[in-house]
Amino acid sequence: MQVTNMKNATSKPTSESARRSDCPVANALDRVGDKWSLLIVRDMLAGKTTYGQFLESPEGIPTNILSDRLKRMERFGIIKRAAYQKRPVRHDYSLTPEGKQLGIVLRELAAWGLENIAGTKKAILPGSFVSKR
Amino acid sequence: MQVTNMKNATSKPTSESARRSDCPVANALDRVGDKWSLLIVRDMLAGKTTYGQFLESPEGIPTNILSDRLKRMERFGIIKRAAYQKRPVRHDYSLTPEGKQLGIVLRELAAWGLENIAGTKKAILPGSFVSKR
DNA sequence: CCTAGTTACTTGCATTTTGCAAGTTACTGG
DNA sequence: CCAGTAACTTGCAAAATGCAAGTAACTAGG
Repeated sequence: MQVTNMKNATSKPTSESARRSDCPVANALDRVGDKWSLLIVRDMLAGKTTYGQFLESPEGIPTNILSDRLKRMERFGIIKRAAYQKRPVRHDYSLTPEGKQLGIVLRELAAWGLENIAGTKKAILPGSFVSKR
Repeated sequence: MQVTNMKNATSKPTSESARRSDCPVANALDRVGDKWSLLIVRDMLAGKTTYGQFLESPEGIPTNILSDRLKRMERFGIIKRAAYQKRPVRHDYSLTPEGKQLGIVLRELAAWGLENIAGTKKAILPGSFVSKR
């Protein structure tokens, strides 16, 4: 009768459920306004689906943060977690329709960075990801 | 011989100058990937220019964070600070061309929030700000 | 001159988040 | 049984956030 001791580790970033205002920008930032969430979405848009693959990205996300963000984004309906095999049960993550819509934001953010921050290169991703402008 | 004791208060968010990768998204997030920076940019796009006006926004940004973000974004060349009167010298803030380009990102982020987060309303801003989709 | 008011910040903490390193769990393969 | 792997969790120390109160530089009024 395994009780899977699920204490919370880093599970409460941006104080859940306390809406700062009804502004769509503020609310969007309360969901993905941090240094890591959108990088995970970027990786998923680039085709990555597993915990291990996210860890391989050059930015080096800490494991506890990755674990926390995956749970948070799942709660927010941005991503979906599902077992892709049992007998070692393994899960993978995928973007929900809502999550996929963040692609537009990502594309613009990437275009902005590419244009305004010296030394940035699109590489890494499949290529088609960043718009030219 | 006033030495204006300018100790640093909260002046070092996202560890300055340590590039996480050369990805434009990661670099953009190191500049504006937090809960407040883009809200200030939103306010500036909506016409606000002074410290006091930023404080009036419904999200209630803490004064030390506002002060810090204004300095940070100025260092990054996203905004510009200038005296608009002397004898009580007063400054105001405005977006640089780079900062204005964030408008596109903001517009998409707002559109995403409006479409995917229940209870968000465009209001607050001049209106023309959020795209319809 | 003295007092109140205003704008724009700075400072001091207490509380949260981060980030790093080291476990832990559940299996598989040999 | 032992090594190996994927996916996490846990323990902290360090850094960022948020709140309340204090300060600097003036102006306006009495």
